[in-house]
Amino acid sequence: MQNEGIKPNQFTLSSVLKCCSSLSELKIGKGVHGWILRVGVVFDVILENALFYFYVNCEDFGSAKWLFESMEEKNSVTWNIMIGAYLDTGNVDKAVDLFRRQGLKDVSIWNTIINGLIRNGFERIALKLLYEMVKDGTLFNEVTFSIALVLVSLLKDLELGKQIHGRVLLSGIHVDGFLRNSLIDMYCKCGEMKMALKVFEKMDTYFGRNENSIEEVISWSSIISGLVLNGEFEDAFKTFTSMVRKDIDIDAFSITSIVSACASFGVLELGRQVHGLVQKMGHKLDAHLGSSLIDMYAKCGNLDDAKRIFKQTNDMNVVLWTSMVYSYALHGRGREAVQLFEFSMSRGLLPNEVTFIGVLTACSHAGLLEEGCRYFRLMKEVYGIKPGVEHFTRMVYLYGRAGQFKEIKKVIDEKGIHHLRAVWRSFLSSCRLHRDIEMAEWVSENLLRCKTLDAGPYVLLSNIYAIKQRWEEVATVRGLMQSRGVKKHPCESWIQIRNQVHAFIMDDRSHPQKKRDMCVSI
DNA sequence: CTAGGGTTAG
Repeated sequence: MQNEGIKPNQFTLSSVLKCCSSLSELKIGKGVHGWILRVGVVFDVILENALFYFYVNCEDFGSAKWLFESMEEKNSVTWNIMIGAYLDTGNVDKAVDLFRRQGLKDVSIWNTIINGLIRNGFERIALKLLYEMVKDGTLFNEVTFSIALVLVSLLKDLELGKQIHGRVLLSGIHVDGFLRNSLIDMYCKCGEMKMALKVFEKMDTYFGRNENSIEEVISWSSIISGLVLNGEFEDAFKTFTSMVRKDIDIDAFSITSIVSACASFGVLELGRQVHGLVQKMGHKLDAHLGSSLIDMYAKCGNLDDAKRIFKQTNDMNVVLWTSMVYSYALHGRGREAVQLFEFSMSRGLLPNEVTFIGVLTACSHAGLLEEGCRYFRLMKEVYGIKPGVEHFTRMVYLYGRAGQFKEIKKVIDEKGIHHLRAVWRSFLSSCRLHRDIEMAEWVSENLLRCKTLDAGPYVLLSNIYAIKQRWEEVATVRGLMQSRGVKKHPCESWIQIRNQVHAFIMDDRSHPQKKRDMCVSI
């Protein structure tokens, strides 16, 4: 057009600028801007908004600001872009202020502010605004519903999710791919796989098979990740198999989830096959895929392959490095884990709370008491990370291995963590290590106070009482077990379950009866 | 012209 001297209209130019925005093509867009000025196309508010959005999206805030201030006519879209820009750059206060000063609020502005609050971690405020929007009488559109469902997932509020699903149906809005995927994801993250599958299975009503639209592919990967998230591994494998059979795109999202399922289930052979698939399909070994593969190999007992994957990646990504540190820890290679951690810090990698779980696990498995204590302090004092249950259990085990029970009691008192079952469980395993029955008795009593439903400590304690012939206390513990509904599970061997799954994967024409019989409780 | 969907380490 430029070469042929054709003068484009505003509509064409807005579309071109939209392209530049989504591709983040700052140079090309600027060229278009210059061209508009040279050719003398009249700016209307729509074209100026497109240009404004383009500069915001390409993070050229100087030009954006200049344009915004020079705009004579501004409409609600202009303000919407402005509020969105503040939210994207973490200027939440300014965005809320601007939002409050808007006279007539249309549905898009509500969507922008609520979504922006969610993305900046202000979920509760976002929820308040959602209620305010209802009170205000602004009708939800399909975008509002999508955003609301993301919020529900984060809050894990299934009841609210069901209410919103009901409102979607009542509203008469067409459930498109976007909305369907938001519903699926919400039900998955709230642990309601039955409903997630119900929504998922309605998909064929809207899409033909093998269409491989992006919506369809996302529905499949959402369902897979949901099954993995909820520990329904064999169903995840089954779904993955039917994806292959139906020729649905297997993208990096589904692969990553299924690799993580292999890790949790310890099925090395399938893990290897999926790894082969990754190579065959030419997926890039990014942080997501890399860390899931490292984790899978390590958890399947194959540290060498985990290391090999780690070497193939060349990314200073904290999740990637953490999974390698944790893999060393898992294999009792404390020194190497610590060395890798030290090296990553020297390269400027910022560790997070999970990284420290890995490092503390490494120290506790290798008996590196001094180092563990140092890292625990480093975490709090230098990185400002508040220790959580996972950190405390490692610290307790670290002291416990060294036999420093007094130190453990001190930590529990100082931090006020008597209510954490995991902490007492960790303490208890140290007692077992040192064969300290007296201490085990005391710890078990504390664990029982936390109303744990694990049979272990009840049985242990009643056995200790039995040895001491304190029959009344034996009866008390047994009574407690009954009243709390604690059940002793007959032990099912890991290997046995694994072999069943393995047989099932290798032969996907296995009898349906067999699938149903497969035991899930581990 | 603006606002919306799925993945990794614990």
